[in-house]
Amino acid sequence: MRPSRKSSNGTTKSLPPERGPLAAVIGGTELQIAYRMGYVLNFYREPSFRRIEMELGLTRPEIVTLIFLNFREGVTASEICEFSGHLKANISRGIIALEKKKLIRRAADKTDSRRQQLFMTAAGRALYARYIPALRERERAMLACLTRAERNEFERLLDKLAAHVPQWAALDEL
Amino acid sequence: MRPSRKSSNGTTKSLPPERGPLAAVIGGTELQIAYRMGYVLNFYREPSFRRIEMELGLTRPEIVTLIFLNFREGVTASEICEFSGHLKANISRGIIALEKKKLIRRAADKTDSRRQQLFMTAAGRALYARYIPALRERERAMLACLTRAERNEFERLLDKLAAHVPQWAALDEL
DNA sequence: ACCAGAAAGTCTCATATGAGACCATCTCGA
DNA sequence: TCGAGATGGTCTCATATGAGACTTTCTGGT
Repeated sequence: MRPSRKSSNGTTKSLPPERGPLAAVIGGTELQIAYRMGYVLNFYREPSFRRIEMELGLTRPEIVTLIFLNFREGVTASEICEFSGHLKANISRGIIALEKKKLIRRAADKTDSRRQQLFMTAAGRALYARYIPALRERERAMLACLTRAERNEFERLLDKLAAHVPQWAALDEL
Repeated sequence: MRPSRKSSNGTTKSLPPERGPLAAVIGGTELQIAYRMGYVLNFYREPSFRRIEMELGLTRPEIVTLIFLNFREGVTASEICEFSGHLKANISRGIIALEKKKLIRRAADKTDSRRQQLFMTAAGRALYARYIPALRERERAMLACLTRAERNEFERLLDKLAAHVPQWAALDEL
């Protein structure tokens, strides 16, 4: 499933008495922090992305490609891969599809003809503008329970974690 | 791609001068916090999970099912859905596959014959024991850059976020 | 200047996944 | 007690994805 609007907690009489509420399951796993990050993020991301997929007919790689392009025009497929966590085959497919739909435009990089820089078209920008507000709003809702100070601290810690990713991501092979 | 061991930063002379390092891209997106959570989590989770998928021949739903069962035996498919963020069709398939492999065992719930409680077999526990250490280790590596106090604070904030998920997850339909 | 190896991007193939229909069982109100 | 609707779980079908081969272009060492 995904964010189900129905939780099976509460009155379910068939459960053993020691079965607890949400809190007992959230983080019940060994991987306390990782699990919680996934839990929260799933509820944030999945519904929004699925919605975009269905309503606008975009795949996930296409969605994130537009997000990256909005941030910085001229990026290449590999850069999007690098920071989005999608496989290059999928980003490649997404880019091809986006170009076919006239949402982006490709230009060969003059100094390296293997690369192609990507640019949004007006249509691409317009489509982006249609789905980004919901994502923004949902992020806001997700963070609404934090105080201003907590939010800042959370962001600071995430920054720190993100900055250190390269130090352990290389443990890939281990 | 996924955590690529190669980053295209640094000496790439072909890039415009204002193109920055990692930090300039991470969080460059509008969705500052959500993006960073996804970024960090991807690098944590994807490589490990892919590894498990390939080496042990498990699908993601199967992996998380074992994780949940290790936490609490007797849970049902819906409960795993509820907290894992996987669709019930996939968890169902995973459970069927796990049973076929003798890694779990199913028992009809006596008070509600629609439900089936799930239990690990010895083989299931053994398999779980083979992959969980890497996940634990990787979580540790991910958090290694935080001080003890920061780590605690991060966990506290995540708890708070997780606890409040139900309050905004219902915004699904909006 | 050349060659071995890396990198960018595309393609193919098998598989995992999402959406939603479907069946059986349960719950709750009339 | 009955029937409508909810819920647990399975299934089917189309599609998105992961793995990895492949082509072309670039790089760095000799």
